[in-house]
Amino acid sequence: MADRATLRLKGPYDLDLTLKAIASFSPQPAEDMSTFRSAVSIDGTPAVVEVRQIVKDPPLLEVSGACPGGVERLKEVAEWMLLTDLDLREFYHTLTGHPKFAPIARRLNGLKPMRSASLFEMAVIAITEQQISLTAAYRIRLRVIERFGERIDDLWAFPSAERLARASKEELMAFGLSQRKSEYITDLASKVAEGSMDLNELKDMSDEDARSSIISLRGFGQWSADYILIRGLGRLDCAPADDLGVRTIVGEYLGGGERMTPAQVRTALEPFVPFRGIATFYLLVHHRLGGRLSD
DNA sequence: TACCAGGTAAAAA
DNA sequence: TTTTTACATGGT
Repeated sequence: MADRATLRLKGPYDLDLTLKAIASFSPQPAEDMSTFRSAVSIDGTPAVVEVRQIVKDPPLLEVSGACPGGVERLKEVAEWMLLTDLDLREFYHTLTGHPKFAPIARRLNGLKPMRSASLFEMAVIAITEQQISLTAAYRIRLRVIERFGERIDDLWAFPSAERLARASKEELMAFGLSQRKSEYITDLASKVAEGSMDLNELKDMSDEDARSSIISLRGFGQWSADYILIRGLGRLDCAPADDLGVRTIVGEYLGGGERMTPAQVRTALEPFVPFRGIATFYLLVHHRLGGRLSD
């Protein structure tokens, strides 16, 4: 017996395309691409939020799920995760007439990035994905989640900072994390759990301040900071220029085809301020969905 | 088998 | 100060 609420959006939005795009980054894509489902924590209690798009244009979404705080709380979570406040038209306007980007934006019309429900989860994801392949990181995370997370329906809620703060380094290493990464995670979890680090404060900071705040934590460098800014906070101008995938994709579409150096990436993305992050996201998705403009 | 994959801190030079 | 090095798993 699920409560329901509706969400009206400004500007184009295509939930199916967005889900397909996000799934293309996962080694184990979900089977149902027309409903967004996620286990989220509401005041420490796991709940399932579901979102469907009822009307394509103008976009109308329906949020459903059972939650002690009422469906309004789930609606807030959905608004955050799906960036419902973002109006893509300004971004598209800056791409008008661009030889490479205009066709890609047309093909991906209505595509938005997604934000993680919690910044703690995103920070842990960033640590796991340092240096090793996304697939390897995904497998490691799955083991951590199934050990320390909470099951709700067929989904897993990501472990709380309190729970991970209590995990021993040895326990985490048994899942395939390096000694260093295990320390990074328990250090962060402890700080978040005891309240000496409030990741939610990042939401009110400028890109630069948020970046410095993240980098002050042990285990988080430039790459992780930018990664959290775009994927956790949805900051549309942020892209990690030293990221292997970014260097490859920007080189392919905005350069001579070869992987670029981080400095070359910064130069190549300069024209897309203040949309460097979402522009890079569009390139990655275009590539992952097949890289052809015909469909 | 070896090497690379959406890095970082710490040691060595 | 700048340059190496160790690190963990999974796919090819």
